[in-house]
Amino acid sequence: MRHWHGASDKRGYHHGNLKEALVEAARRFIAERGLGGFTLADAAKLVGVSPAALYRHFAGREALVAEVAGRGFDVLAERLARALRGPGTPIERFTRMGEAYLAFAEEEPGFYAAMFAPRGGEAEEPPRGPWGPAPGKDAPEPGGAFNLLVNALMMTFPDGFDGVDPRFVALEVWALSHGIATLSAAGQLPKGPGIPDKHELLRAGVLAIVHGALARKA
Amino acid sequence: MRHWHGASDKRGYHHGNLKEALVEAARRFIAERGLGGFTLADAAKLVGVSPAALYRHFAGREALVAEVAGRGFDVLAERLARALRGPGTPIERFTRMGEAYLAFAEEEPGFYAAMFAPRGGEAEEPPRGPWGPAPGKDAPEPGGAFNLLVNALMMTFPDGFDGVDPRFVALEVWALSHGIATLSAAGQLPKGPGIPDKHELLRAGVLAIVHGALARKA
DNA sequence: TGTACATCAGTGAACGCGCGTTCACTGATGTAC
DNA sequence: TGTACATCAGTGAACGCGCGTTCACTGATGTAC
Repeated sequence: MRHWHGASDKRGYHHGNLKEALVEAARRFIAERGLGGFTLADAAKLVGVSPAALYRHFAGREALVAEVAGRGFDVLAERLARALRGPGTPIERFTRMGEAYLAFAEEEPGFYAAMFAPRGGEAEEPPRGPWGPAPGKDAPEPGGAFNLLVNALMMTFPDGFDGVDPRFVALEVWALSHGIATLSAAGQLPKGPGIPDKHELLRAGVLAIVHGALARKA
Repeated sequence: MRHWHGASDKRGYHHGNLKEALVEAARRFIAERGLGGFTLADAAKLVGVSPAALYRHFAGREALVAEVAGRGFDVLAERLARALRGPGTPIERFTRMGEAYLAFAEEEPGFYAAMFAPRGGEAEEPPRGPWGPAPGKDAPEPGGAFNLLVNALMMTFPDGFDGVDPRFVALEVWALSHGIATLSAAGQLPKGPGIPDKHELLRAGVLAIVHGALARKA
């Protein structure tokens, strides 16, 4: 009989859900203090466990952060999929997807920081990304967030983009979304009355990109 | 008589150029190891100075990083200005400005990381940014990189953007540039034959944004 | 149903390390007289 | 021109701390018989 209880049930010698609890704690600390300010000791203390217990589930700090990033990509893909599945015209749903992206970056800074942390310097193995496990390869994962975006674009504009590869358009849209989200997170997006907020910025930008791609025939 | 010698002249008890040398060392280490991997001890050792000497010129680690970021904004503004000043039609010069931005982000990852580091979490005083010293206020600095971009847009498209505020267009362009640069730095831009590189991505995106803003009348 | 046992998740103490920062000091520099 | 002095940039040793990781261990769990 499988022993199972929720994440908040910490009674007893065995935690039972430690891996999940540690990922969750790491996400919260990264959100609060940034990726550099996150420590294993804090995560272990929050969960109510000895620091050494972590090593039953992760090879080390880097592995835990990588796990957080992986979960982040899963959650992002799910949220984008949900936004896309809802009611409305294709363009309404597509717009809502953009909102969902910005909302994810804002509400889940822990995930977002782990997912898009700059690579340390020397070339390590390529990180997991929105494109699936092997970035740059021919066919990205079907469930990946990037493919969701490509599919949404094709659904929203069934006539295509006048010969422009939808993946190219999707990449533009993604880069703009990421740029807006990170500038906002860095506190470097001007705010104030009369100044458009990030959602307006994204909506107008995406429209322009799509429009621009459509107008290529000129 | 003013005592002065170059940065590489470390002979003698007094360094003479220590502040500049420390900023330079910090920039290099941040570029190599990331913002989190940069330590004061390393910077001091590289410069050939006791770790305590640093405190004659900076309040601490944070102040040094802030200085690096500030220098970065200056250098960026200067490079953009140079790209804009060169020969060619306005649109050629504007395009070259985009290239210069991506080149800066790629060649100066130390500056770039310091400049756009995500805010730790709790709201501190607003960081210096491309908009000048007081982001969100009415009139950004004349020399700021953002204003350079706005001016370049107005120069390139003297007829305006059909009522759209040039600053709005500039913000879109900046966000896209930043998104492409950071995705590229994170190793999350797909690469390979047949896949457009970041310069092509930026050029097409900027064209689309400008075109989209122009086509607003529709 | 009861007991012995293998498994392995978690303990807790300890480690070596390197960090940012401090402190009283030293000695080179430029200036006042 | 020479000397005494104030200034202050840099020394070097030390600090307390908290980090990631290790190790031999312990005890709860589920299973074999």
